[in-house]
Amino acid sequence: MASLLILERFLPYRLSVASNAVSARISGTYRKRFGLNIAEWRLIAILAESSRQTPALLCEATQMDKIAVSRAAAALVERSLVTIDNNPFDGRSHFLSLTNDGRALYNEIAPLALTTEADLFGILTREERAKLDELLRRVEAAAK
Amino acid sequence: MASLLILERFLPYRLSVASNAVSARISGTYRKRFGLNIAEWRLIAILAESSRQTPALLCEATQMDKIAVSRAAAALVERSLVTIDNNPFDGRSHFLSLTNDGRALYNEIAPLALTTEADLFGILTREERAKLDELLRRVEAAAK
DNA sequence: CAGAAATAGTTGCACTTGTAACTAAATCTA
DNA sequence: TAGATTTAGTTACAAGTGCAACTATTTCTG
Repeated sequence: MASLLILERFLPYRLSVASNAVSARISGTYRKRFGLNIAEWRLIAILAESSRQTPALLCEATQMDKIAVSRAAAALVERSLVTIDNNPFDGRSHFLSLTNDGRALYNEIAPLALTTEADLFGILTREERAKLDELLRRVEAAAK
Repeated sequence: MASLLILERFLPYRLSVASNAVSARISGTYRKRFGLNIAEWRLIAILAESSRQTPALLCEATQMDKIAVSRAAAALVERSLVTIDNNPFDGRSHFLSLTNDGRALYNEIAPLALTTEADLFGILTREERAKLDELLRRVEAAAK
């Protein structure tokens, strides 16, 4: 019987393979040069955009679950890249912010991240990048 | 300092989030209904297309490393879904093939996989799906 | 306002995954 | 052709990840 399904043309497979290839490149750089994994990097990126976030808001912003956020935050606090302040509105929660060291690290990484993005996606035109972004958002929404 | 890098618009992030959302849906189905993880599923899919492959060829065809292939193959052999024959051309290697049970399982899963793909990607037009496939292949090539 | 239910975040434990070292066989080289 | 090098695949151990259970606090309900 001939297969109806060709792995090579199966979109979930193509998506996974492309994502893994990109992640491998990026996480390699972050880990080697800065000792960060992707979860830690995402937290730093969000806190650089808007500091003083609760873990729950970071879950939302990074699309990671609360365990991943909790562990990444603990590692960053341990390295004094992030500090904890208590949340006067809710004693179960707290606020996380970048320290000066954390911001300095971000200022080092961010340009490198943009360069890497340009390396990987610069082969697409501006319109193609916009289209890819749009298609990925729609697929993501359909998967939830 | 205002951020130059907005995580929300960072393509490696968008790609990873979309891929994770799709993989979560798919792997949930395979595991619950058939007890397969994604690596095992990929091996079955390739062996259904063209049986009698060596592990090295399966690495190439599935884009997985040799450890992942070795472990997935061991699990499938254990469940009698795959058999091993020796390779007369190279004593270090061997051939893997689907058993009748393996093919029967494939025949059950394949239609379901196509249905799931249609659920997730059916929100895109045919042209958009083709464009997504093309863009993903180009990005993947750039990342290697 | 007391007790029940829900929520925020963390931790323990089992399972998965990745890196490095290993075995066995083939190939290269002098 | 003996010895060194490379290659195919597996295994052992460490690190990462996810689920379930847990603590502490808040919110709901009668």
